[in-house]
Amino acid sequence: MSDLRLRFAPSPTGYLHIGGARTALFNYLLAKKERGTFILRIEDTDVARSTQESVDAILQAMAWLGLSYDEGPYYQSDRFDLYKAKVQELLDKGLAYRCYCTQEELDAKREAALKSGGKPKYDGTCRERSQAAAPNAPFVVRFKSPHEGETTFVDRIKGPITFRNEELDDIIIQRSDGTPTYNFVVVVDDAEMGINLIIRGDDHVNNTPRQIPMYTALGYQIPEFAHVPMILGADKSRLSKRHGATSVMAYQEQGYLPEALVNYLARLGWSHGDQEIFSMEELIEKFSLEQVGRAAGVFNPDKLLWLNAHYIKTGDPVRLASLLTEFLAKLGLATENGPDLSAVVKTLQERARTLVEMAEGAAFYYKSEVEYDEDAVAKFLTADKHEPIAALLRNLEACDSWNHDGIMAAFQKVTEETGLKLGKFGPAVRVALVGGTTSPGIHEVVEVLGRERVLTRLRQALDLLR
RNA sequence: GUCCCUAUCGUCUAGCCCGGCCCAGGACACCGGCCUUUCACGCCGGCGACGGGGGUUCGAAUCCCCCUGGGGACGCCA
Repeated sequence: MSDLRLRFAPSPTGYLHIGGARTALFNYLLAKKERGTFILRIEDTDVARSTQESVDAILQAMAWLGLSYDEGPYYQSDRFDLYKAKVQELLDKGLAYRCYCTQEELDAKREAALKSGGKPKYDGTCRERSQAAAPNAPFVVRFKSPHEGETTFVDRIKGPITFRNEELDDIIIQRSDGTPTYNFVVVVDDAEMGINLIIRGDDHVNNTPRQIPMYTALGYQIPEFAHVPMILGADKSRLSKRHGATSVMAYQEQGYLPEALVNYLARLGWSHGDQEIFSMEELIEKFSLEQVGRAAGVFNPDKLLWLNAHYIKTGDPVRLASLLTEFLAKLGLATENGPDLSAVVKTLQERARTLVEMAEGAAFYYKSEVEYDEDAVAKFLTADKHEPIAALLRNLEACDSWNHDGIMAAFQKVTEETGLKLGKFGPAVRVALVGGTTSPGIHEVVEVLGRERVLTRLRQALDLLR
């Protein structure tokens, strides 16, 4: 166990999205690799927007991805007493002050600043004010940011980053309703929880120079920072719903495997030479901040799909079968009275890219009635196929070893008896058994579909041809 | 607008720190071929990039500067 302490700190105002998942993954991987501690903290100081549903959704998504944490989840809403005390401490030290400016005044100042071409920061009106305008006037508490000199930190991904302190304004650390704000509680909690490396999204780079003085003001040690680049949509704007699914669990519903998403997310912005395929174990072994890229990356659904196809192709059929059941159920199909599902999976692994596609491909095995595709029937299940199908039926009825060799022999016999090669009558058999023109190999279909169902469907096809 | 970050194929990236092995390698996608009873898988091949301009150097994708492009932040959200 090393003393490395990392955290993922989502805000429960929605589901876990792709970007958050990657941040969580990087934290998880480094914690595992360095045998440190991975902490989950729920940042729910915005009581109005935080919901239990979101918390549950985030927890569920992390569990699905396999991102387990060593401590937590801690809830900031449970820690308001601590924050209150810390605000008071700053007030007592003269490092924070009450601000009585109203929302309207602030809006006006912001607008004016923006109009005059400057940064819309707070002008410090109340910084030197000694007392309230009115005895019971509502106030917020602001932190006295340094206004001179510069603040520099060495980002573990981006290198040294320097801000001039005159860019900073006095940010609000406690709202007029008494609740604390993000930039303050994140410092208190990261320090109190002993976090020594903060891996978070790029969008927080600008918050870092505002947070560093607070660590100092509260007598905390400043942690290290590593800001991972954003994930963009195809149009290079920040990834959002209009780019398609951004929720981790939406991918589960679309038939993606968690290892595919994990692999994809890891490779988006991180690399290990030319290697593309990584198991979670391998990621833990090989991950390092040094190999994380510095530029934002575009989310590429095609590559995710390719990875998913890879993991379906190489996955354990029994496991895939158990995952597939749910997707078959969505199609209204039950597997109890049909062929063995893992045998079915084996016939589909190379031709399905998602579990949704696999379920669709497996449907014909489980439908009680063959659903004939009209065009396929018209084209392939023609009267001249009566003879070879009848021959196949006879040979399969007589087949006493229902396995690959036995079935091959039955087909071979049809060719001998009718002089027709497989290419001539195979498509007709496929339509008879499947209903359409695409399916796994015809011999496999016969074997896996099973004797009774095959014979029944062949007889039904013969009836159709009469 | 101001500040911060960033820049290799359409996309993800290797190479950049420690200049020559790079007329730039891999992957996805795309195109062509092979395999094949279907659909796929697989295999082989192709297309395709160092944003621009200045330096430094015998030599720059690699070092420096400027420009441009892209992203982010600027909230009593996180």
